[in-house]
Order: sequence, then C-alpha cells, then structure tokens
Amino acid sequence: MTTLSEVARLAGVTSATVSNVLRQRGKVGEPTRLRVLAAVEQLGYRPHLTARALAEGRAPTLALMVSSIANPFYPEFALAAERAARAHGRFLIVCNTNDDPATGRAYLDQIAGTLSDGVLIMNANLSIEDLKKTEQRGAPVVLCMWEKPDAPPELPCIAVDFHEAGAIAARHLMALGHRQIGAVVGSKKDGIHAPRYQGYLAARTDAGQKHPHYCTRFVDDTVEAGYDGTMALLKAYPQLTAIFASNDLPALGAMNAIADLGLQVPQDVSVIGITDIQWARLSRPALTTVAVPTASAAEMSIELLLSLIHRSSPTPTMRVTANPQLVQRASTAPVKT
Amino acid sequence: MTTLSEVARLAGVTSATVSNVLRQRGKVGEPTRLRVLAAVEQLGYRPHLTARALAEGRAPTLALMVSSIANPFYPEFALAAERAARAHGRFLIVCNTNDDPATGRAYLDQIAGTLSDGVLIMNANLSIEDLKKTEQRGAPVVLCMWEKPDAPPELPCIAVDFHEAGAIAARHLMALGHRQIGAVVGSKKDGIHAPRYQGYLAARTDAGQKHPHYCTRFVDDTVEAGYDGTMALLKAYPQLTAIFASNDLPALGAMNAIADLGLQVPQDVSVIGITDIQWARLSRPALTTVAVPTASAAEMSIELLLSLIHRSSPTPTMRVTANPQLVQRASTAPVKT
DNA sequence: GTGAAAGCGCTAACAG
DNA sequence: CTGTTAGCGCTTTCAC
Repeated sequence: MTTLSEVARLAGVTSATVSNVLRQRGKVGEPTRLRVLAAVEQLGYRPHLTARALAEGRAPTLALMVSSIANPFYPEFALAAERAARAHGRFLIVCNTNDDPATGRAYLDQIAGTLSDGVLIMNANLSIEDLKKTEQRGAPVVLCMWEKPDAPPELPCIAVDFHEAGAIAARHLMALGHRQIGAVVGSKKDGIHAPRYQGYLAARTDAGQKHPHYCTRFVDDTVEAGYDGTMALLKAYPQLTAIFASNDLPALGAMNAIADLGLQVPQDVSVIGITDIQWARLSRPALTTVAVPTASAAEMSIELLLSLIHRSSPTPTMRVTANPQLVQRASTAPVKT
Repeated sequence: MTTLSEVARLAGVTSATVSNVLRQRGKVGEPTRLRVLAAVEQLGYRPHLTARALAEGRAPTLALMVSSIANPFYPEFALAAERAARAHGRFLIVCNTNDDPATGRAYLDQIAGTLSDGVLIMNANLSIEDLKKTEQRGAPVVLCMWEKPDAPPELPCIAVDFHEAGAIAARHLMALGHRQIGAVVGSKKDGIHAPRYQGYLAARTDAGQKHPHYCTRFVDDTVEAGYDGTMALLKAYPQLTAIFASNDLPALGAMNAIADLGLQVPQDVSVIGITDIQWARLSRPALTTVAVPTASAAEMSIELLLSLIHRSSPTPTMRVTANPQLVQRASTAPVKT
C-alpha cells in the first residue's frame, strides 16, 4: 500500500500538492506536476477510497436494497443501476434483505450514511417509517419503480404507471376478441400488484365488460405460484380463453400450466404478462408482455439519489418513467371462433 | 450523524471508553458501561463503518467481479456470496466488468485494497497477471468455480470438477441408449467450457464410442447461441437423438430449436445441460442437467478469501467443491428404438 | 477502569 | 504555486 506522503516524498513535495495534482485542482506548476505524476507512476500509487471518502465527509458507495437478487427481475435493474452509479464515480452495494424487515433494517442502520451515502429501495419489505428515519439521519432514500401515486409521495421515488400497464394488457386481450379472461395477480389483493390489476379491471369496465372477481387468483410472484393459480382457474373455468398475469414470472408459470393441461398457447389460451424480463422473449412460445422501462428507471433512480445527496433537497421528489409498452410476441392470439 | 465523542460527552466519559464498550473489550466498569449504552441508545448512535475501517487498517467491503450480473447464473452465486459475506460482517460490492478487461482492471485498481479487502473473481475476462498484480499489492484474490486443475493453481481458487460434470452428462445419455449425440459447447474450443467437453469426450471414448468432431458446435454461452448451434447440428445431422450442452443456457436454447423443428423433447431428441440454474427446473419440459454446487462454492469462496485476508497466506490454496451431480428431469429419455 | 494522544490516508482551508 | 495545519470518526497503545 503506497500512500500519498510516500509519493510526495519521492517527488520532493508535500502530500497536499500531490493531492492537488491528482484532483486536477490546477494551481500546480507544470514541472512539479510532471514530477508528481512520475512518482505516482513509479510507485504505482492508487488513492485510498475509504480514506478519501472519510476526509471528504461522504460515503464511498451507494446501496441497493432488494429482497433477493436471485429474483430474475432484479439483476437487470441492478446491472443498469451499477452502470449508472459507476458513471458517477460511485460503487454499488447490493443488499439482499431476503424479504425480512429485520434484515432490511439492519442494513439501513449499518450502512446508510456510513458506508453508503444513499439508498435505493426496490421492494424490500421495509416500512415507510424506517425509511424516513434513515432519511432523517441524513442518508437520502429513493423508492425505485413505485406505483405512480395520486397524491404526492411520502418519499422521493421513481414512479411507473403500472395501472396503465395493466390496462394495456387488458386492451390487447380484448382487441383480440377475448371476453373470458382469467387474472393471476402476483401479490395479495392490496399488495404490490394491486394497481396493475386495477388498471386491468378499469380497462375492461371501460370497454363495457365485467371481470367476475371469481376469475381472479391472488398468488405469489413466482413461476410456480402462477402455475398453480392458472391451473386452478382453468380447471374451474374451462371456458377461459386468456390469462392476464400481473407479472412475467406468473405468466411464464401460466404457460406451463396450460401446456400441462394439454392445451396450446396461444391457440387455446392466450397469456400476457407485465415487465418484459429477459426470459419473456426466450420462452416457447415467446411471451407477449407489457414492457416496463427497467434500465431507464434504474438510471433515473441513481440520478435522483445523487441529486438528493448533493443538494439534500428536503421535498420528496417524484419522477415518472416513460410509459409501459405492449410487446407483442407469440403467446397471444385472436380468440377461437 | 452522531459521533463517538458526542456519545462520550453525554455519558461523561471519553470516546476511548465508548469504543471499548461497543467492541466488548471487557475492561469497563459495569456502571459506566450502562451509562454509555444508555447514551448510545438515546442518541441513536451507529458506528461509522468507513471511519472504523480506516482506523482498523482494513477495507469495509469485499468485491465480486462478474462479467454481468444479468447472466442468469450469477445472481444465484452472488446471493449466496453476499449471505456468506454478511455472516462474517462484510458487505459485498458487485462489479460488472461487462466482459471488458479494461473495466475489470479499472475496478481492481480502484477498489482492491482501498474499498475492498479482497476480490472474488467470477469469469471476468481478467488476465492472471492483472490478478497477481493486485494480489501483490496486498488484496487477496480468489478464483471462483475454476476448473479443477491438474497442476497447483497460480492463484487461490475454488475448483469444480467440470470435467467430471461433462462425463456424467455423457454417461447419462449413453445409459439411455443414445449413440448419435450432438455437442453444443458454450465457449471457444479452448475456452472456459473446454474441460466439460473434454469430460464428455473422455466418457464416450471410455465407453468405446467415438464422438465425431463434426457433431460439435462451439458457440456463445447464451440461449440464442445454443438455439442456433442446435439448429445447425440437427439440420446437418437429422439422425442425432440427443444434445449435450456444456451449460444450461445453451441447453435451453437447444430445446427451443428442437421444438421449432417440429420435434419433441425428449421423445425425439434428448437434451442435457450443466449447472442446474434456477430456470432449468422451470422450463418445459424441465431440463435434465448436471448440478454444480453453486451456493456452497460461493460460501467456500468467501471463506477462502477471508482466511487469505486474515492470515495473508502466501501459498496459493485450492479447495475443491463437492462433485457435480446428475439431476434427472424431463428433457432426457431412452432413445427411440 | 478510564483518559490522553497518536494515527489510519486523505482533503481542505489558509498561509506564505 | 506550494507548504502548513487541521481535521473526517474511529481504534489503539500506553499512562494514570
């Protein structure tokens, strides 16, 4: 480990000067600058990020809280977030809360403001109070990909119009002539996917159709749960010609269930999801879905977080991503006549 | 941000004492201890991790270098690694090199030894020289899930017997009666998957069968490339009854290709992969594969890294994971007679 | 047992 | 332009 003062000694200057050279502060004579640079090169000096952060009064990283990076949706977000963080000279710490509030709190307590300057929150099962508390301690918090709220949000957030995403899915299915549609919602009734379902419902109502509540299953946001939910739905209501899933994972499970029932997607039953994760286009048939701008949401999240860190803006800001968009692939088709 | 000395002042002691209390150093009188604890509680004090690391002369995190966390294999590894790191009081920084050596080097230069005490290397397209250099600067490096080498490794590593994994896959296919087998290898001929292919080849040779080299395609390690490779193979050699893929991603692609050719897996063509990623059991049909102990490899990697950090052991150590194991699912079946 | 003091490696005024 | 002086918040001898 070679330090600043070692470089300084070799270059015959003081560490302050070396620091100035390295930080491009100007105000250093060309000859000394060159000498310093030579010494840096010779010694292979690299700044000590931890020390620098401490001296600068900031933390060296940003944190991303997710319930589990193994959920196929998060890596895509994390990748984009890391890139954006790097572009701003920051490193990203990924914190898996495992959906456990205690773990999440422990993370917040330990790193917010000390190891991380700010925290990105991706569904991590943390209470607003906990988040507000860490915010008050000086570590800004940004809610990533939250539902676009009616009222001003309680915390800074990047909002996605999931309600509209649900509506888009419903409209697509209806445009194909589907009337008997089953809904597989990947959360509790009032959970995280509720707005998507509401959007779906609203679109159907707007079209003068009613979706019977018994044609809906509230399940976990997994392939397996989507499988089970669809299985139950299709067994109870064989007349269903389409499945609306509130997320791609359950949608993929729905396709499996339909296949296991000896039916064909999309000839017998159409399936649509929401998000457009990587696997949506890799499945057979490729999944029709409503794409949500994941990467740009990640970038926006980082940018909002950094602006909060720098200006410590007190008012909760909200930024809305571009609108969800239909990605028509092979899992939806006109209803059989 | 409340600091140690603020706590000290409130408790009517000095910061050294507070530190002693917090670090459970003993040697503090019970009454003072209680007073300090009360002050900590009252002020909501939390140690400043960055400052602590600097004072202790260590870095506050560990780093994991991967080419891209969006590759479906890595999140599972990263999750396990993060858990293991947490269990040892460390935080994990995920570094996406995007397969670019320059990016990887930049990461090493910046964080190794300054922000991270050590680095886990998961296929990140970094040269051994670069890694040795960072090791010499005092930041231990561990190669994760490397091929089990014949010679002692140049760097500490967690080795997996991928050669055996390939052999297991071959034996399984042969046991089902397959003789006409196509191989789709997810790397260059001498690339990262070479040992798996060698293992496959060796097992076939041992069984007195020869695998014609023209029945092999070297492709990228992706679903799409596996699709293309299988497509080409099957069009050229319709007599093939099975596909050996060196990884699950190309294996999944192989299944898609077979389906698009109007054939059935496994009735017409069997498919086997290696790794057992999450999606292997979710595909339709579920993929038969040779499971590699990902999670335990991650734990072993963290443990080896930490032991290197603590004892700075100079000799490259190698630890071998448990053996790969066949996971028989629905994508393989006896050859049609 | 507790306090005083030095220092981790760096940055940021301020002097000269 | 360059050096001096203070810290950042914490840990760690070493006295008392």
